[in-house]
Amino acid sequence: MLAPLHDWNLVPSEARALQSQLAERLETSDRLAPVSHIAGVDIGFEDGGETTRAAVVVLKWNPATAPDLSVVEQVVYREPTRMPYIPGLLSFREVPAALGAFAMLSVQPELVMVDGQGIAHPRRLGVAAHLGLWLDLPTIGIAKSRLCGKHAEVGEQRGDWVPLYAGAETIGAVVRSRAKVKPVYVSPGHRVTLETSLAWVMRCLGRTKLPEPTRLADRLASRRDERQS
DNA sequence: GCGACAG
DNA sequence: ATCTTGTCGC
Repeated sequence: MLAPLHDWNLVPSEARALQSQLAERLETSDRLAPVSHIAGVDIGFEDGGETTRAAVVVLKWNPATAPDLSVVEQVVYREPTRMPYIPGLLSFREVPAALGAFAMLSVQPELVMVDGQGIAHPRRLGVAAHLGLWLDLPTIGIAKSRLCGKHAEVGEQRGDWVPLYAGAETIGAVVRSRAKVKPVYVSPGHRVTLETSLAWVMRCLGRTKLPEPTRLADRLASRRDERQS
């Protein structure tokens, strides 16, 4: 791991101030190495919330078979839950565990998809953006619901999307990843543009609502998949 | 002051 | 997020 960016033990007011500072360090243009592996990250909870469980799944990117991607590695990391869920401060609850899981990987991905917002956040530092800074890797946020921003109705065809705005600023996109299903909220985290984020999400989309990396991580983080390997 | 509010 | 059964639909 690289040098620690900051302390995690902060009270809400300090955490919010830090988010604004860190958001200024996000790279908003593309800086990706050739993609051969994509990771999906998600966090779940056990013991009534006392234990935080981070799951990372690494998939081999194969344009010839996409969106069918093979799982190269998957890890689960557990640690005591640090703080409660507070809207806007999700990353302080989840990123530490995610870092623990990444430290267990033997295969390093060039791109990371996270369950949650990228810059589509009140201070432009959602969990995907925050994790990207710590890992110094390109990250994309794929959330199942909206945290902030406004948008028009999105079309009903799979692949339709509309911009997500915060005033005049475009902070993400609302994507109909699957017909007849609630749309997902895609926003860039670190080192990727919205256009590139959308392209990768679309490429990893099967017939399900979530792109493969996030879908598999979601399953591994949840206790639906008590399996570990 | 009154809502909204990722996971 | 998690607690939880059956049920509607491809």
